[in-house]
Amino acid sequence: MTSSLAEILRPLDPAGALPLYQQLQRSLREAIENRVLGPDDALPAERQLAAELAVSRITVRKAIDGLVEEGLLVRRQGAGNFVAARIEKNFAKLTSFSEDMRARGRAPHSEWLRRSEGTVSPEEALTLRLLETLDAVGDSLYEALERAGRRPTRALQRLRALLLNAEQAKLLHAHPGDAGLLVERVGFLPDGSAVEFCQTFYRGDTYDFVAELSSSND
Amino acid sequence: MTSSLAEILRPLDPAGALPLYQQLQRSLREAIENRVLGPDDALPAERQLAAELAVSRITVRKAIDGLVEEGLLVRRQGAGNFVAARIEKNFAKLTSFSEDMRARGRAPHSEWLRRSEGTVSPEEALTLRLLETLDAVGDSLYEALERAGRRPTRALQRLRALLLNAEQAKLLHAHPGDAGLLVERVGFLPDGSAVEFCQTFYRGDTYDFVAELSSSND
DNA sequence: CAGTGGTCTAGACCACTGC
DNA sequence: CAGTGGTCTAGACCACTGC
Repeated sequence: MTSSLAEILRPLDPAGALPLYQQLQRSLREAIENRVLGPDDALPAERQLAAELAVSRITVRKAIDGLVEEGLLVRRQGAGNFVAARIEKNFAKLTSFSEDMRARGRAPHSEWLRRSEGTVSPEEALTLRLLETLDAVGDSLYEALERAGRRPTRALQRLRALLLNAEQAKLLHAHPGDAGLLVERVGFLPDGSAVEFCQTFYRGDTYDFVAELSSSND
Repeated sequence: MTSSLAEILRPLDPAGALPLYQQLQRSLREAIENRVLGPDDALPAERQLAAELAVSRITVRKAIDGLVEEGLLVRRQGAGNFVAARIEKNFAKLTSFSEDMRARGRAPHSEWLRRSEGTVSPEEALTLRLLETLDAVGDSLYEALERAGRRPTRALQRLRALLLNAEQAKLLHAHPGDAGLLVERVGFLPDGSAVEFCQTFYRGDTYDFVAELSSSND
């Protein structure tokens, strides 16, 4: 081994505000996001990392557990822990509208109906860390978020049926009163902060939602 | 305390095929699903559960962690661990309609509109191994399938918006032309054979679908 | 205040990988 | 085979809840 990862990571503070495992989780996350650790790179062994950082192995494991949960690391028993390869390619479930359309062989485009910036409440300012400016958004919101390093990795989605009103019908080239779907989504960054709130209207006659379900949760 | 939960749970086997924490996780999951533990019920304290089951507290915590992840339990620091009160309809989880309604505190019932047995094609006969007789079905199809050991463990689900027609509106106490949802589902046994084909109509104004999406697919 | 979950340690043995 | 992650123990102290 040439250099020690533990020397690169920010030192852990046992008296800090955050628990040790969360401090370590953040340090490792930053190392991955800043490409100090590249895709498929192996982490030092858990026992070695624990010794160098002067914490217990369980604390190291808990930090790694969190990063596995976030999708940044993968465990391989007997072999080691590795930085997840091709993180962007893993967005099979959480895809942007543009990607979704292109996957169906359609050419998506977007029309700005209204674009505004506004002040947010202090609480929103704490949790929402959006783009520097809305001008950054071209045809794809997700591509703009990607460029800013702010692409959501987790989302909560809600879906309901409605009748299209006149404005919605016109935009979708349908008729008022036609069947429609509304999908609302809040997207989160790996650190849990919300970065996207999205309302999408679909024509009921052209859009199906398909899900593969499982009753085993392990 | 009157009776001990530990006496009700299936005993843990240190030499079993599954790790202790997974055995305990399954026992607790079954206790919740069988309503041995009801919504908002408190679990015994972690230390007490560990002592009664003769395992370490960390093993208990790991089992509870898994059930929190599944959404069946919630932790409240300083207070205890509790059975989750409200289970939202999750588009990515496989539940029966009756279970779904009961989880919302409603009393489901079913009305037979038409019940028929018919001959199936040889291909269908090969893949569909349904109940011996349709008379076995009372109020809940899934309970009948459960008794027959034929409960689906995997399903493919499709959802789309529509306008309720006169018959559907009447059955749902709605009006023709109201917004509705149609969910079509094919259920499979663990061996891959199809055992259920189901079309469910929902009123658009009373039913939301919620999904938690993730960018990591492991 | 007693009781609870949240974090953390220093061990131990097992199952698996890759040579 | 040595090295790795996976599981498990028996402690300890802290922060929080609810009275």
